[in-house]
Amino acid sequence: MDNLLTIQEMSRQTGLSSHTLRYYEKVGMLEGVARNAQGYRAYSEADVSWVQFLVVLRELNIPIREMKRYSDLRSQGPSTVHERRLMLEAHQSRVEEQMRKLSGSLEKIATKIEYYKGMEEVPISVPPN
Amino acid sequence: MDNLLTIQEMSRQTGLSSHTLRYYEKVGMLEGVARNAQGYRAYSEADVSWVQFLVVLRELNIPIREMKRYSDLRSQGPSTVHERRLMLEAHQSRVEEQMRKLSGSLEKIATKIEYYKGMEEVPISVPPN
DNA sequence: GCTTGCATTAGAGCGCGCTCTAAACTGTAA
DNA sequence: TTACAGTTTAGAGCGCGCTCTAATGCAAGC
Repeated sequence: MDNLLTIQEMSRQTGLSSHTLRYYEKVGMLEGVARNAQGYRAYSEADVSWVQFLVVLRELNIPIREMKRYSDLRSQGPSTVHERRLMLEAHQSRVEEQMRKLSGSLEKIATKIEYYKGMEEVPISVPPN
Repeated sequence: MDNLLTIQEMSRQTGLSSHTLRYYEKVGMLEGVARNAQGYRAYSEADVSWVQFLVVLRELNIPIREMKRYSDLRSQGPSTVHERRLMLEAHQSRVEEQMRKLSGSLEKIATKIEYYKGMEEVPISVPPN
């Protein structure tokens, strides 16, 4: 029921280093982590899923201060659910926009690659750059 | 035929600040920029399109040292076209992989948003985090 | 002659997200 | 008993990509 994890086990579960786990706690994104008799951190299953969610936010390039803001709202309980949803939707839009930009840039690169392929076949030509 | 640009005009054409333009030159990604009688930079049309290409690379989150490497190959002439193409293809793959990851993370966020919507309608529930 | 505006340089500074260090402590094994 | 492995903390350090500063110069307009 309460199989608690050491920081190393937590590191394995989340892919974050123990340094980073302590750092996330220090900046306030990870509150109420239990301690064992020796003062070592003892992470719960709830801690695991919360940190895994933080990792998703990080994968979306959401800045730490935004993750911290989200954490603070979460700590304030269910009354902040609406605001949390708005935050997630805002980030969703930003990432979608970012992906559109990436697609556009990828197309330009693809064009260049095709151009280079032509140059490799017929080595005399006028380069675009 | 040779309407050269001041650094400010170049800044407008590329979206990079004049500080950044000088920085790109300093790290070696922008060679052979002409100077006018007063020692001011005078950018050619070729410089413009090259920097615009660098901006595309930057939009793809390609590190400066890689852009520098690409610039060096370009300076060595057409014999490096094949290697340049391989670099671009490698970055292409990386960005595609990155976009797949973003898509996956976006889906998780979308799921969470739907969950929150349900919570906002019926305020008594068990939160996942 | 003086101010204004735009440019030059070398080099310092900054915000981000970690990442690492040093010193101290505890429990376990040899 | 002593070494080892794992943890703790505060705080320093780092790589990245700029971004800014200070001192200087030059050309044009008043």
